[in-house]
Parts: sequence; C-alpha cells; structure tokens
Amino acid sequence: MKAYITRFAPSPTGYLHLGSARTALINYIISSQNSYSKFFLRIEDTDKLRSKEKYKRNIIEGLKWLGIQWESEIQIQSKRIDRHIEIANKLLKDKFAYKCNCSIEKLNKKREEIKNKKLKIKKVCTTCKNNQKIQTLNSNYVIRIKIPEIGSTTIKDNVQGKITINNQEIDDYILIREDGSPTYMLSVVVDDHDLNVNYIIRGDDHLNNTFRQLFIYKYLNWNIPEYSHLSLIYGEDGSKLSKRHGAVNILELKQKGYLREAIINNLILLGWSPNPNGNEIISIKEIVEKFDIKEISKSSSIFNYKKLNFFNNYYLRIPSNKKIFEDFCKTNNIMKKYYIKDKVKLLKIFEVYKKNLSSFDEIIDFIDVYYNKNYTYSTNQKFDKIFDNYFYDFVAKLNLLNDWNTEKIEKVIKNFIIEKKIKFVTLGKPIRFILINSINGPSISEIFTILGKKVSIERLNQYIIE
RNA sequence: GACCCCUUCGUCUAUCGGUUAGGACACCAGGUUUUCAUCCUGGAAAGAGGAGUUCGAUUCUCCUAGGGGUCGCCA
Repeated sequence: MKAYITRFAPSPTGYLHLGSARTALINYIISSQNSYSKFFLRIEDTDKLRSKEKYKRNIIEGLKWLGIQWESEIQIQSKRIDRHIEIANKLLKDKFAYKCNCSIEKLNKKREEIKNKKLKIKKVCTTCKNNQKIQTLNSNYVIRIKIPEIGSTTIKDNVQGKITINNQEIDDYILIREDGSPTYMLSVVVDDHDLNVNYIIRGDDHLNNTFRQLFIYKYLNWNIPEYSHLSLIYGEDGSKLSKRHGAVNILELKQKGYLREAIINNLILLGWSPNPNGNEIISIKEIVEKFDIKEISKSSSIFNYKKLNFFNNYYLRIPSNKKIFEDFCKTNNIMKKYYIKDKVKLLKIFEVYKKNLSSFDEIIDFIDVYYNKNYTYSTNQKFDKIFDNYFYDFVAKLNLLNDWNTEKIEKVIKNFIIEKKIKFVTLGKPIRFILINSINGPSISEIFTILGKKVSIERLNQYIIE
C-alpha cells in the first residue's frame, strides 16, 4: 500500500462544521490505513481580514474531540509568506508569470465584455505580459501566472474521474497581490509541495482550482499529487449546510451531548456504504480497514439529523459510554448542579431514560422532578375509585419495606395487585402521576428507587382522597 | 450566461446488462409490556423524462429537464 501524505487545510474563517469535518475525517482515515502515511493540519490564515483566532481554536478543538490526530506541529500558512514570494519570483524570472498593472475597473469592464459577448475565454489581462515597461515596474503591480491559451488540461481524480477542460477556460490568476502578499492559489501549492503532500482530498468546490494549481506544479517540475474531490453535503432543504440547519458547528454538537462515534459513523456513510445488507453501525477501526475512496459516490448528499440521532442514541446506550455522560454533566451548566448534588442518583436517572435520548442534553427535560425538594403533586388530577380504595393500603405495604431496591419494590407491587385482584395500570398510572406529575415515564418501581424511600413516601402522602 | 459534475424509496445507499430492484434511518400497523418508550414482527415507499445500442436495460450512449460547483488582488 502506498504511503500517503495527506492534509486538512481549513481557513480559520468559520467554525468546524459537519462538511469540513467529513473532509478532515476522510483525510485522516486514508492516512491511517498504513503506518507509513501521514496526516497534517495546516491553518490557511492568509486572509487577515476574515481569519479569527476563535475559529482557529474551534477547528483545532473540534478535530481533537473527534479523535482526528495530525502529525507534528500545526502548520501555519502565514508564517511561510517569504517562501511563497520566493516561488513567485522564480516563476516570474522563468517567464511563467508576469507583472500586471490593470486597474480593477479595467478588469471588471473586461469581465463584463466577456460575459456580454458570450466569449469562452477567461483571461482578463492580455496585454501586460507583452509590455516591457510594465514588466520592469518596481511597484503597483500584481504577479499573474501565465496559462497557455491553447490546448487542454486533464486531471485524474479518484472520485470525480477523468476531467478535461480547455486551457482558455483557465484564467491567468494572481499569485502575488499588489500589496506583495501571496494568494491562496500560490500558497497551497507551495505548502503542499514543501510538506511532501502527495494526496489532496478536499471538497469539490476546489475542483476548478485544481486545473489552475496544476500549472504551478508543472512550471516548477514538482511532483503532482493524487486528487480526490469530495462532493459536498447539504442541509435538508437542499441548500448548503449552514446555521439554520441546526448545530453544524461540531463543538456545538458536543455540547448538546452527541458522541464522536455517532458523528463519525453518520458522516462516513454519506456517499459510502460498507455493509449493503444489515445495520450501518461501524466503528472507526472498521472504517479504517474497509474504507476505499474509490467507492465513494460522486453525487452530493443531504445531511439528515434524524439519522444522526439514531446513531447517537445507539452509542449513548452503550454501557462503556456512561463515563462520557458524566463528562457531559460536569461541563454542562444545568447538569453540573445535579451532578454535584447527587451523582449516584443522576446516573440512575440516566440509566432509566437513556433509551429515550437522542442526545445527552435531552435528559434535562426529565431531571428536575427527581431533585425538587419542594415538589408538589398537581392536585387537579382525579383517579379511579378503585385506586382510591386501595391507595392507603398500598402505601402502608410499601412503608413496611426496608430493603429499598427496584426488585423488592416490584415484588411488593406484584403481590399487592394479586392480593387485591386489580390490574397493574389501575395502580401504576396514578402512582406515577403522584410521584412525578406525569402519566408517562419509567416504571414506577424505577421511580421509587430513584427517589428513595423517604421521598417516595412523602410524595405519596401528598395525595389526599376526597 | 459559460465551463464542469450529479440524478435509484422522504433521506443515506446496494446493484458492476437478466434481481420479486436489497439494506439503513424516518414513517405506518400489529405484538410484547406497567403508561410513554425500548424490544420483536410486518407494511407502504424508488430507477427524472425521452430516444437509441441490445434477445434483454436502473446499469452503456445521446438529448431534454432538474440540481450542484466554479467563474475575485476570498480561501
């Protein structure tokens, strides 16, 4: 198996979201498939205006949380500007690039003209490269790459297949801005080359850039990496995944109580299917064993939260993940209080409710009633006469029980209904209501256990038969 | 608009010319149950449209329609 050097290169202009996490994940998986491969993280922070430290931190933290590990220290693109400029100058010297001093207005006019005349060309500056005066300029110019006007360029992409476009479709894009700073198009190529990246896996919004970037590799005689352009994932309304689709920020999902296993399981199944017949639960270990990027679908897919919830429910029910629930409680502002007050009780409640949860935070809706010292039974509820007839008797029986656990309580209840020849619901429903003010919920023996004997009897005594 | 890509149940997908078009989530129904749920069983649900190629097309080709990506001194 080939040794791949892969990388994830986000720009810190937004949070790590599901789409970029998927790209990072796939890079990581590929590089995990053998011990010779490597995976780097590079922060592409050359857009000083939009890059934010908080986004950078969010991306790093999000990746760490997902368990995506990178090689050595994080690469910072802005620290390598001198090297980028050096390469641009080399290109310039070798006549693969040229200086251009066209004004923005002039360029816009040219673009307008191309549009109006329905021309297929993309090169907006056609004169500067032949103008000796401009080529000897010392300031107020940009450096553009020289792309041939004839011929075509082909890329072989592991996901998208073989794609060819005409060179006239490729613009003489800018390498160095007027202020002397390198553009993304230059920086990625130089950084990838210097890191020995030989496999680029990114979103297919970069597909067009590949044709452009290829020329830098060619002009410098650098090895061209392998490519895989992943189709993007969308929100349920078909539009790009964004804020209004819910918590697309990975760390927000963590805060809500989603597990990394669920997110990874869900993400990897978009466009890929390891097990055509049977369930779709797959561990990261199995993914690394089975994943083949050539099997991934070209078509884009829609992210479905209901499926994420299914996976999350599956993973949060696994006993060994109980400690993740504890971590959640320790960091969640609401849960913290309950956790400190009575950890054992909290874990008991979790055990009883977990089959109903899509994410840990959903337990918040159920929990307070078990901790509320000032609990009062909602008195407007009326029950069956039969229940009223046996109620005091039942409380008395329960009161006799000293060994207060689910099993014993259940026994008392069973014996009682047999003795009195009544149906379980006749007793169970009202009791549940008296205890937690809700008809629905866990079995009453569980509720008794969670509340403890003293509180249970106290709450039952709040019910007064009229 | 130009260039490129995509199109199987609501959603994610399987099928590498011949299948009752399979699975997962969601949905619906029945069963178990101490209510809700869990769990079990079952059900409904798909090849965008049109031409070709072929004995035979979901599968190959072309056209149309729909969707997406790109078209910056952003990355």
